[in-house]
Amino acid sequence: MSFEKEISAHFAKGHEIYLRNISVDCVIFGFHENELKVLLLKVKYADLWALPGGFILKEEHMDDAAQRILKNRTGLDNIFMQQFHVFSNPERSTKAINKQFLKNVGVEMKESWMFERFLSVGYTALVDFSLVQPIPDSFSAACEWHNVHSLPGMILDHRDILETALKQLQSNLNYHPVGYNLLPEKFTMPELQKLYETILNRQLDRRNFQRKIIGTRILKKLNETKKGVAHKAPNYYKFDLKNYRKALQGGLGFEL
Amino acid sequence: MSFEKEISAHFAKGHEIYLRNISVDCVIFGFHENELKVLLLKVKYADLWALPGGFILKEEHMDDAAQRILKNRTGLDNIFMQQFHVFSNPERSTKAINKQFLKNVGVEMKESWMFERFLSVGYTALVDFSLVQPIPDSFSAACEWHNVHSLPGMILDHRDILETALKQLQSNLNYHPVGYNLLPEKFTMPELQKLYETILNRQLDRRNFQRKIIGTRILKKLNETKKGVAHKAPNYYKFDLKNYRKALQGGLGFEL
DNA sequence: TTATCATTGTGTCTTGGTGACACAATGATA
DNA sequence: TATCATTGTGTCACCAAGACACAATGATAA
Repeated sequence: MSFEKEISAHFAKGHEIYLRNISVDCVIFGFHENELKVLLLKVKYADLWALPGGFILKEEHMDDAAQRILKNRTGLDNIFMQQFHVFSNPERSTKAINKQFLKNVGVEMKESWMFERFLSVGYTALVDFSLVQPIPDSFSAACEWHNVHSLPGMILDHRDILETALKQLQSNLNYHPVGYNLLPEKFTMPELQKLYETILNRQLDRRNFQRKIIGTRILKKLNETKKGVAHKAPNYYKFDLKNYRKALQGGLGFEL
Repeated sequence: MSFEKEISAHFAKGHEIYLRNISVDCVIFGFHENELKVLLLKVKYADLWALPGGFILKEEHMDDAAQRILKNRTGLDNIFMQQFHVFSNPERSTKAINKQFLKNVGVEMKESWMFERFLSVGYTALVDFSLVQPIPDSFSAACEWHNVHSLPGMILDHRDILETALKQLQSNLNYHPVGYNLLPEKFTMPELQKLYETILNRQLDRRNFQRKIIGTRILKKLNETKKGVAHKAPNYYKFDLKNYRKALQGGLGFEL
């Protein structure tokens, strides 16, 4: 199907397969070069970026819709995702945006379910940066990682959605396996610390961090040190998943 | 308008004023006689209870919809409410329930927006029990408080919604003014402690509780003791709202 | 009037977790 | 072989929280 036909069909007939007035937007976090990243789509015909989003099939669980969207943009399967907020401001109006988009594509249409008001449910996902193959959808010209602290212009309230996701990531830090999801299988103590520092947005004492983390018993020390680094080579660790999950029940105890 | 006409109009024309496929359900907590209560509606023609719920007007903020529902069931205005989860299981199907309900009312209808699938957004509210005037809606035969630990049979997944609300109430205890919302203006230390014990579902040491609470500076000691009680009369307190809000920023520090 | 008693109000002691900081070990680089 | 930034481990002081003792209160009963 050509690009225009696909868009046209979506605007004309989408309401036959999707629920109305509801969309899902995903805030997909990754960690790379000591920076927290988020996956964004560049909207066609505009210099604006958007969160990966989509709609809920008529008989689909909303969580499955989020998983489907994640898979389509990253190729990743079976990732823990979590809804965190519904954005329902009537002024967020996708109406103007969608009408403009359709005009840019060159399709004429007077009525469409896409011109109606949408509530959007925000989901977060934490993924291993190195495993992601960013894939744009048919509304987008590009799919790229952006540093969460230097974001481009974004459509609608997507900036808001992202900030809210960031806050809940911080406040849930002690109860979610952010390390397990955002780091590769084996990693060093400084890498883990950098991750926590980035999310908490403050410095941690290296020695106290190590003591605290070791005390939780969530790590297994591997018999292997990082190669090819200047100065003392740090040890590799991996997560002890059983203890990790147990520890998260009671919270890890990091304060903002 | 007669009861049947009202129902009939709602099923036939509701989609002209409300968003489709989305409903709002409210878990309204109160505290009375040392018990945590929740406000429920008895469904007409059935021995089942439901959370107060409703729909979102086409140009209405979802938060305003929740406030409107709360006001209609309790008479209360300007209460802090919070969305906590979207329930989206396709099997939660309001379809069967609504068809049956309409049949019971004695109205014939083949198609209705009310037969479609609904996602439901859960909201919590904490209210002063003594100020509430329970008012049933037109679908309901009664509106009453129930102890959260001895609930009657409930429709759909409303039991689930309530349990989820209870969990989030517990986990947000340190960051929300539950005391201010659930207690009358002036109250004694044992009353406040009972509230916390009820929500946390465990005993607290009386002396440590007092020390901790006093330490937060969220209370103002009044020059007045409770009258007509056996034994030593406890002092009355009220909240120092300014300090309360400040203290909640950093969390109160109660553990489950 | 006075003793009783359950409950409230206040203080002390101990312990465990955390922040601040010292020092030794490592291993590539000069 | 010396240098040096970084990692790994240990110590100390402090504070918050739990456990518990005891005095104060004021209605009730003797």
